[in-house]
Amino acid sequence: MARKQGSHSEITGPKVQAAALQLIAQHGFAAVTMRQIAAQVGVQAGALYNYTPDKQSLLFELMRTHMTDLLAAWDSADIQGDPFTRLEGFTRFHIRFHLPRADQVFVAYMELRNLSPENFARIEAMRHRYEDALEEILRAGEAKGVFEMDDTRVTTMALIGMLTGLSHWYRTDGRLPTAKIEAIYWDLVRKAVAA
Amino acid sequence: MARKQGSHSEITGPKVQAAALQLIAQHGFAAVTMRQIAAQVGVQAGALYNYTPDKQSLLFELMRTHMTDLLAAWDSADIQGDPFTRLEGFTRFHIRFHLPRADQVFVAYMELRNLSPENFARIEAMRHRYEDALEEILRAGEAKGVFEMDDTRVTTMALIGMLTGLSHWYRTDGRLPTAKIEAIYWDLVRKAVAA
DNA sequence: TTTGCAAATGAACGGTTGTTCAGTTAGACG
DNA sequence: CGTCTAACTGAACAACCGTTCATTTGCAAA
Repeated sequence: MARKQGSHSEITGPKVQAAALQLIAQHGFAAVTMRQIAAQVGVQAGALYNYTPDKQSLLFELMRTHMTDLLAAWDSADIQGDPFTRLEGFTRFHIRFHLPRADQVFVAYMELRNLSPENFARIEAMRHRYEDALEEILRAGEAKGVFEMDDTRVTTMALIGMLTGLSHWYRTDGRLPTAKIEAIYWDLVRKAVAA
Repeated sequence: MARKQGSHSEITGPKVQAAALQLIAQHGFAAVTMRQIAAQVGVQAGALYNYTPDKQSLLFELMRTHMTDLLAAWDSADIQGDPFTRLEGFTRFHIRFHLPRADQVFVAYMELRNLSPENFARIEAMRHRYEDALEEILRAGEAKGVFEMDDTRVTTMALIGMLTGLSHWYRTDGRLPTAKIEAIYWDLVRKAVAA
């Protein structure tokens, strides 16, 4: 048997990505086998190699896609205005983008050590660009006197850590809707850097 | 060859834990082999089974030890006083305890999914006790009117996330000493929940 | 209807995994 | 000095790993 009815490259390809993402988020990259991914797609293990040169590239593509999506979404969000408004924009954007992508966040932050050095560097560079977007807002606010903090870079990392940590415990079926979470976190961020 | 000079159970045992901790933090639980751990200890793979019934138990013991140490250290820190003072105490305690334990933090937060369900529940319960310590301080401060926040539980998780995220990027050989980091983070925490 | 080829099979590859265990060794004890 | 035993070796086990590839399949174009 081969090529079942209606089965095409444009269908199986995304299925492979989706299956890999879900399984890696659940069990970790090293713990997931190519045969598990294939089974979830409904295909034999060998067929996966029509869509990825190897397992490592599969992981890298997941992370690269996530970071590319993040940077593209941030760019097209086009947050403008005074630093205070932009900080609120960043905070709400971050939460809105990350909360519905729990699996991607998990993989992107937990599996960095399973990347080859050059792939690691490429992902890290993209993450850095995102961090710099926040840092720039904070510096602009400091310059205008609307924000006040001890160390801008450390504060950047602290705020990103707080926002990203949210993805690790928040459940979409939980007590609080996204909008409420947004409000709570924006309140914390706003006060933390207030002049 | 067997039982080299001065080699005893009380020496090899901790060596196994230390090697497992370091390797798992670096590569992840599933990616580390028993033979790698054994090599780092300076022993054959079979000898590890004098110190752990299996690989899974080795991971669990690392996490259990970390959480037990954390709770014991918190209890004996005996932070007292008004809520404001206790919040500062918690913040500084958390940073002081976690910063020198980067490997433990990494493993304890990243490898939860590699635990069996019952082992996961035991670790989660201990983590919950620690979170509750912070939540209690925040509630006490709210009752006295010195703290003000939208949702106490979410704020608890947000602050813990911010503090824990620190361990993921801070390097002891970096630009800032622990004391300075403590001051920066305490500043952020204090302002974030200020009335 | 025939042909061409993308897509998938399924078996096979060498290597590695966690774990077991009979046998070896070295230090402690009488 | 001989005996005992905790500690360790080294080889073996079946199972499973990522990856390859000759072969088969079924859709699309001619």
